[in-house]
Amino acid sequence: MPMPDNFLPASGPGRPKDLAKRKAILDAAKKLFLIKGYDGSSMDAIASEAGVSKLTVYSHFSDKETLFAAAIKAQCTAQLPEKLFEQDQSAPLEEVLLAIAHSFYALINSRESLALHRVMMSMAAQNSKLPKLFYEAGPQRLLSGMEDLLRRADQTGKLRISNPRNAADQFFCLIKGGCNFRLLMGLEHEPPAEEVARQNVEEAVSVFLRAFRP
Amino acid sequence: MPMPDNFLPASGPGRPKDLAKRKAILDAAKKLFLIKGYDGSSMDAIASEAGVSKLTVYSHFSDKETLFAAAIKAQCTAQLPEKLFEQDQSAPLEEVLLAIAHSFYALINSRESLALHRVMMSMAAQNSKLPKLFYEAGPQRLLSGMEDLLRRADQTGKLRISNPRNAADQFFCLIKGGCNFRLLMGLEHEPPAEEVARQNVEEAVSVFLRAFRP
DNA sequence: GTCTATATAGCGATAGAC
DNA sequence: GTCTATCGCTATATAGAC
Repeated sequence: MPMPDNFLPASGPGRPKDLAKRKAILDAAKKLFLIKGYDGSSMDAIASEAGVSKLTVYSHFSDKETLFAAAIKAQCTAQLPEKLFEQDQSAPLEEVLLAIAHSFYALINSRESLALHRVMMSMAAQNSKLPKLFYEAGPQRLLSGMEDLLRRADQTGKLRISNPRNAADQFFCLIKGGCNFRLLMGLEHEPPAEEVARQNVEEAVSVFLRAFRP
Repeated sequence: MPMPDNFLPASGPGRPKDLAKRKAILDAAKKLFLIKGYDGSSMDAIASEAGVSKLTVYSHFSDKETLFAAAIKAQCTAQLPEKLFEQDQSAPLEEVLLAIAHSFYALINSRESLALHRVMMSMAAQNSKLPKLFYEAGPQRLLSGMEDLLRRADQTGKLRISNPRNAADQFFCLIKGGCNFRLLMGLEHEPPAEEVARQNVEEAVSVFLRAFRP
């Protein structure tokens, strides 16, 4: 019982093409929205960048806002570091904090993260729904993870921390440093070199430990 | 020898009207650009908000970019705190740092500052000329002022600071905290209440002092 | 010098051919 | 399911009346 009708529809409409184009559209949208912003990216430009027609874009995403939300969501999940708080148990505390700090520093100072933060902030002035989702999916999770880690460190006597939530906040702020702010402002065009990154992270962790060690 | 021609030109063209309208246009531009962003603010809306016609706007500012630059510059100078590092000599160090921290905290978490930072960051993705000017006129000055203060504190033995520039950076980052980030992201719609502001600032200064006191 | 009215261009979103 | 061509709208910037 053969089914010749479903074998390789040579050029006609089918599902496989669909997914490939959808991915191309999403990639183009991510790229343009992050670089040029929401208003600066036209549907024509996105379609052109994706190599499809504008109506193909509209067949996959009902309107510009929907496409923007999908692109941002895809970018967020692509950036999300799932396993940042996993090497906790055995290693000494300073090494754990340094490892987390290095990962966090590299993450937030990457081109993609800087662009994402800029777009989210510019959007927050008018509609903070997406920025809220972004914050809860990203920064807030890191904050909670660090809070738990610091609470355990306090309970085991490795640190003396009365307010773990605020301490976690202060930890990440110290790692961010003025460097991240200058990058967001476009003062430098490339993420910091390996050497200066290492020094910034080590100094920040050192400050944190001096403030919270018993 | 009277000069009747120059006495109160009743309704005709003259300079006084000029300046009042120019100020109205600049105020309207500042307001709209900060709230709705560059692309979100039309020349029509600015003219309407200022109570003048669009061509009057163009007679004062050659194009939209020029008006934007002028509005941002006016807003920057309006926000600049000139006397943040003046009460240094006599008071004890902790009080000086607390006073500076409170001023800085109130400044960066104000509606105007948040809006200005958002606009500057969104602009930095494409053209970082204005953000650079803003950074050098604002944040960089504060950083240098704090650097000097910390260097003096180190020389007089009140603090032990090997790298005053980085320490100044860390001081401001601690004061900023995650609170400023959440406000920029639109997670909260009002600047922090007096009580939580006071607690955040005091905790941050405390962390800084524990890390850098001899 | 200021206003009403308009030229020109680019945007988001859609209709109809294949 | 995809494309070319187009509608309707709004933006920046300008021309002509007063």
